[in-house]
Amino acid sequence: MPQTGLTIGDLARRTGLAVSAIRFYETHGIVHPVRNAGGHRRYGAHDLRRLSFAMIAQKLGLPLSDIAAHMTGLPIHKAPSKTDWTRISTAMRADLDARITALERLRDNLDGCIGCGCLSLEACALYNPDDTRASDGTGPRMLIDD
Amino acid sequence: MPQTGLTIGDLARRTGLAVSAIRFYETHGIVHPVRNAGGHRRYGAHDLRRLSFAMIAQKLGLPLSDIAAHMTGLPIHKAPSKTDWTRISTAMRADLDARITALERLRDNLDGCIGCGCLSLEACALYNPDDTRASDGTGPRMLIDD
DNA sequence: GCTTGATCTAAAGTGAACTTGAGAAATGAG
DNA sequence: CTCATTTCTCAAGTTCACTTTAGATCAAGC
Repeated sequence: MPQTGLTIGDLARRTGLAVSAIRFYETHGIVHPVRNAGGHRRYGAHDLRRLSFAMIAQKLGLPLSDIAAHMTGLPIHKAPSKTDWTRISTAMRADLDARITALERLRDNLDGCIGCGCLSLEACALYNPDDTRASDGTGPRMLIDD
Repeated sequence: MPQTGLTIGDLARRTGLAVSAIRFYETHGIVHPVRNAGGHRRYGAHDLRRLSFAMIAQKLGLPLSDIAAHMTGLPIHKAPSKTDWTRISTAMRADLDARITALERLRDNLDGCIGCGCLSLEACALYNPDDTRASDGTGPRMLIDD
């Protein structure tokens, strides 16, 4: 067997990540390559899956530390079980739903703004809080809190 | 008239931002306070609105530079016109729609994953690309590209 | 075997978005 | 007027997520 597993370059090409980024992710426990005789990293398909997962979770706004935390339950050197994925994707699904809801709420409020022009400061749910509701200490975050 | 306008502390309380953050935003052209006799910043309601706008846009993932760019069309020391808000909120609306669509696509693919367990690598649209479609260089980003 | 290209390590650099710190001056309730 | 609080400036520090650099070693096609 001339070569076992994927090189870091292979992984970079397949994921679209920079080689340096993959090494960086390793320091955060996202991937766990083994080393060949010459000291080069060798990856398996599970690492590809872990990187894909990390990239997606990042797009959702999760910091690397959180992503790594989600991953700590996963087996390191073999493919995760169906139960593993179910647990993680269920959590992710909840996160996605929350984000979608928040964005829709924002959009709907914004739609009202387009109509009202946000000048009267009377009917605009998106910009009103900071003027007419200032006393209760809620700024725009009453709309955008997670 | 003992005091005209809001102090930076008032603004901080109303927006929930740190005083230092508001000063920082000033260097990026998000707010444009005037100075009183003692050199202290004084803000108007329009600054509150601009900060609210900035906070919301940031939650949407826009960098400060983009937000500031959106703002350059707005009048600095008076309330923006209806046309101003319409232009900006229309652009924002498009951005929101795009983000909502991307997240929904992600969620729907993830739903498939919950069922399939992502182990067969055959039917999973979310994790499959990196394995069976590796040759075309598309990693997970085919799903998550903006 | 040689040479080109990939990979190695460790440390330093980058950019975004703020925060912290220090010392001084302004504000405002009593 | 006094004094605690707030604000001022501005340089430096912080965190996150990486990238860049340098010099050395490894892998692989001819």
